Amino acid sequence: MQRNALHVIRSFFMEYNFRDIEQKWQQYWIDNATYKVEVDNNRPKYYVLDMFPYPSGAGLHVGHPLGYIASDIFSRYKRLKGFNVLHPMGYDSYGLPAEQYAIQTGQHPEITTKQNIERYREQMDKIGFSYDWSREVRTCSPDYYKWTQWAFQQMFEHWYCLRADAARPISMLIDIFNEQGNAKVRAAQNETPLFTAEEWKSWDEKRQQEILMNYRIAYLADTKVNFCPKLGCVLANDEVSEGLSVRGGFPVEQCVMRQWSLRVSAYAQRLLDGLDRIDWTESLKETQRNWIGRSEGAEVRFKVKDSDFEFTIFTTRADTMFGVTFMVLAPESELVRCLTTDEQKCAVKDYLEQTKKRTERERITDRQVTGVFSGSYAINPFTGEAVPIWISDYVLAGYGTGAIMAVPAHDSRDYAFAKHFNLPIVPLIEGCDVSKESFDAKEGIVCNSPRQGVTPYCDLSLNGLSVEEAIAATKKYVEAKKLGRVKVNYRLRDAIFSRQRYWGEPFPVYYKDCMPYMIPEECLPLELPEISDFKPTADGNPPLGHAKQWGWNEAEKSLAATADIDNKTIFPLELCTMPGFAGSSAYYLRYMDPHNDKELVSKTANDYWQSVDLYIGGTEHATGHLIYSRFWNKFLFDLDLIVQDEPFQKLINQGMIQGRSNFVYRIIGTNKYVSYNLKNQYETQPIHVNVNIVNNDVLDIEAFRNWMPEYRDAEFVLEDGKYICGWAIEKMSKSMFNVVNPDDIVEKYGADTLRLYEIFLGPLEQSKPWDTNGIDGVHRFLKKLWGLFYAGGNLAVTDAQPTDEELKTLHKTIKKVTHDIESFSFNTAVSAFMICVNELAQQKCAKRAVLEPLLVLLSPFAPHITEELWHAVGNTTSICDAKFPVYDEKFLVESVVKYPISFNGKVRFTLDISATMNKEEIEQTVLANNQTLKFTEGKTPKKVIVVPGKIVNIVL
RNA sequence: GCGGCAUUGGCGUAAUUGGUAGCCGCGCUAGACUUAGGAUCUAGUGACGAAAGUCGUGUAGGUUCGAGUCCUACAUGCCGCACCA
Repeated sequence: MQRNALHVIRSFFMEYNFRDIEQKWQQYWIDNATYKVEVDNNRPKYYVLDMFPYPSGAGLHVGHPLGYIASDIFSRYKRLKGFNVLHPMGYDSYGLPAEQYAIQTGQHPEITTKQNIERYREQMDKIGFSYDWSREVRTCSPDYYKWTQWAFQQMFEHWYCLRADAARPISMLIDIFNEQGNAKVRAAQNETPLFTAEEWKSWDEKRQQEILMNYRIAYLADTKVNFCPKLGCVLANDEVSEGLSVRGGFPVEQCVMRQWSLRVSAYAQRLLDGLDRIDWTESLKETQRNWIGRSEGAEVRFKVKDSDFEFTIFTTRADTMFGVTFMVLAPESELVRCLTTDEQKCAVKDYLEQTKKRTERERITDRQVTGVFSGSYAINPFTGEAVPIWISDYVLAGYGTGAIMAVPAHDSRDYAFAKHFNLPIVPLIEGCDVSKESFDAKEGIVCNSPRQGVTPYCDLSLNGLSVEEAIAATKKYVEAKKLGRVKVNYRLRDAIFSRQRYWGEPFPVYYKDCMPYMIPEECLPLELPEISDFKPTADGNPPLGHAKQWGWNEAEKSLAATADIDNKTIFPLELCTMPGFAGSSAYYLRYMDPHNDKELVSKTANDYWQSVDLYIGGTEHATGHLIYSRFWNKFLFDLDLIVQDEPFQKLINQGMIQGRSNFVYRIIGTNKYVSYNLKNQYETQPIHVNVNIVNNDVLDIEAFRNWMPEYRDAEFVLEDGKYICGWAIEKMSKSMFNVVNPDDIVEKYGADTLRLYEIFLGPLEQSKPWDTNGIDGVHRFLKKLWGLFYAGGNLAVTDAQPTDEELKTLHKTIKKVTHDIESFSFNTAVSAFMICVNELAQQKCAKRAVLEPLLVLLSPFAPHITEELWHAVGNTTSICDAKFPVYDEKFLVESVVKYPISFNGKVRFTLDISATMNKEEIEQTVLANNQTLKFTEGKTPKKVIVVPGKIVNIVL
């Protein structure tokens, strides 16, 4: 009772009451539209973007907001520096989890998605972000996905011209075909036979459409895909890892299906080159380079012995032409059919069936050497020798030409194969030993090329050259003699764009005579229809097969009943939907102009905002989203729709926040629990305990008993009257009972404390564990700051002139914090604030001239408390519109420097020396000093090193 | 296997970029105020040592007047790619 009364009186006398303060200013910011931004040509722009979240059912845990807090600090900082800051947020709200949930519960994904978004919003709002919510986008909303569909149609209507190195309209391609056929067209394309203008003109609509399909950037083709039966769905390469789906971890099979794909591979070189012009971490760029997988090499044609047939292989080791002892085809290669002889037909058939049964996962994990001889031989164009052509699954159909020349001496995979099937091995590097393993390194001097004593078959000798020289010489020879060509290969494949799923963007496509046609642009968006059953249809079609209104009336340009599809006036619509990455590929452009119903983004808005200056998000999108959106952006750039060809200038990956789990130790077979330091005296088993009922590793025993029924009668073996828990750093997850909810932290300590603590934990980019135990430190800091303003319950700020000491404290903080924000070292900035407030408290400084700039400096980090104090000292406009203070060097200069004096590198004492002294004066002062004489012991120093302002080292 | 990053007190981390290692915070110890303390304040807190001092930034070398920082090798951990010819 007494305590309550005291509390009331105290808060009346202005204690730091974060709950009231934070609520009050959050409302003020809404009421005053503080965070609304518009194009303003009088101010420089700055665009700060967070990777928008997929709103999952679990809500945010304390790890999620880290990146948002960092971007918010930087946004607020830039605004105080005079920039017009675009800082939007939205939701990546199409995707698998909501649909899986729908299948399990019958709950429509739209409903769960809406609920999850509301929950996310509620949680984010409590943290005090400076988002302009009027610009919110949701990928599942029709006025947004209209532009996803529109972009897809543009990709359908364009092809990739290798001469222009850019996307060009299909209409242009048709003109070329009409005039000269396709012989001179250089395009990123699927395999297409040559044809003349006459042939082209003679073909009917369908045949022409089929040809054009080979050139389109969004194209429909039979593709070898990753199919996940458990998800009932095809997945892109980045959605599969080691033969398992990234989401769910279900097995993935390879099969051929007719699918939409995006010709991302056409952009491979530009995606690679672009990396050199953007400010991303080296590791992320490296990941992208790996994923793009550029390799320079040569394609060489091999004739088949006793046949007119020939085929092409790709190699990066052209220097090893003279060591080829066999050839290998991928089992899926078309060549297998052509090159298998009658005698080998059965054996080959058996082998193909056997490999087909093996899943990709088996092929990866269990690398046994398998293969079969095709019966044919190939003629090495450099030696004239005939070498056997084998078939093996260690060669991939999708890379290069699906066929290789095997050089067992210098390739470990070929080596394993040769050993297994007892094929010859010819070493080509002087002095290399290939009796036990192959010599794969690209170094050494080439020999045996050609072998001594053998009559040369061609006029090329590589003997005596280095590997590097030999590769170059061979490439030159291949080109000159027209044996093949120099070729660059990329690992990056086209992105499969169809998903046999409901909860995604519908394709704005209908089918006439089995060929796809785009529904007219003015009819977009094609809205996702309602369905009641989210599973595939009985005949194996995607869930959209259940839709009642899923036909297209071509003449009336309108939706029609599925039942009325007659393939004359009413045609079937595409049943697949787009994948998750579709909606996230251009959302950063839409934020620039989110309500425009005429264009994805207006020229005016795009000219002003350009591209994202700072992008913050997790590293898990390194090969998916960050490749696709760069591709998407470059495509739109080719069409002259946007002005920048790289979407994200600077990118920072925030580190993962791990969980800190707590354990209790149960004596095996009992309901008795032993405190941490006594556990070794018993046979115990560690059990995860909810971290929210543990404080500083001390278990709240009552809460533990109430946590779960099985612990109601738990007994304890205590130490010093307490139960101490063990701990471990693990992923933050429900099952480990280590999830900490930001709402709880905000409730207990306030949003400003949460914000400060999240970034105080350590460097932004580093993974680090969340440990609520440390949070008191930053909370205390805010209370101390509050205490500078209020003494004895009254506002104590004066207009007195600050002392030099106080100004020094302020200005060194301004200097450090400014530098730290610019270099995204927020944790050290918080530390600088703490030092500053500690010093000001020591100095009993309550002077406006010091405290006001400090508030502005701190406001990006702790916007609520600073806004409150800002108004308390008499300001009437938001602190968001203040000016960021600039430090003045004159307050920082020292008249005396404390020099560490070291002998042979070991510091022995310090000496105060005037800052104006030069090297010689310092040296003399130090050498004359009594303490120095003690350490020199009468010896004459060999050398004295004086670094002005830093250190003195005396070498004896 | 290839590539990238990291390794500092009991814990999270800091170090002006080659110049006094351990700032700031947690935790811990002692004390003050208090009926009380999971409040507040004060002092201490890398290891060994009574002290002087010695040792100390994953390990072993090297460069330097001087190395947590640069170089070489190794170990451990994390991440990416991986039968890509």
